[in-house]
Amino acid sequence: MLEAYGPQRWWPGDSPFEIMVGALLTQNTNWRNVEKAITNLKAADMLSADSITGCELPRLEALIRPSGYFRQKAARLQILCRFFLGQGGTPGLQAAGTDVLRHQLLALNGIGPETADSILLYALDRPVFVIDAYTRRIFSRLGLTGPEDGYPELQGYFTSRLPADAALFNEYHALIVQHAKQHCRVRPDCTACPLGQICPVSQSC
DNA sequence: ACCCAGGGTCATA
DNA sequence: TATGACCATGGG
Repeated sequence: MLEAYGPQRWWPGDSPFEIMVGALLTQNTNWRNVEKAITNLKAADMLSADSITGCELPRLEALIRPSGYFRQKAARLQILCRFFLGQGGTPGLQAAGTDVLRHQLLALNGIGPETADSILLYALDRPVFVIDAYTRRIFSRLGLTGPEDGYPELQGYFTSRLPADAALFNEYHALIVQHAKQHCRVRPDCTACPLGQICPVSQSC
């Protein structure tokens, strides 16, 4: 995949805070829609923890509306930002231990395993492998993991086989997503698929 | 008109 | 503990 697609240089975002916001907004949502929401926040000069926590909910909802689930996400964004400020902002998070921080993030309403791990890996550069729906589908269809496997099992498949290297985990997960985005409905040339002749993304390929 | 998208939470049996 | 409902916009 690296040869086929090249380095991905994820996460798209200018700061750890922006990455954190993007990780929440992209839940079950096309990234294009998230870009619109982040553009709105930037244009309104609202992309900071202080302005988001201090914002009236209806206004915040309107700004992030294109990212979908906007009522849930507006409330969850404020929760995450309050936590962010309580931890001392980006420097505070960077100083925190990975395991403790993961538990704290998971305790927040609206932060599940993938969002927590995305923040840890892509915003804070921790060697945590992110599992998403693409990873689950692809590796299950390749027969490398079981369809029954939960998040911890999937994560263990990677972390038990790879060195705990944040740059490696970053690139690997980003390539999986890139591959999935290129799947056969978009580019029906399966002979060019770097994962093999039988497309591991689309069932009907 | 239908399907899906870089999930997560909550109510029910 | 295991499903199912719900959240909501935008592009293919």
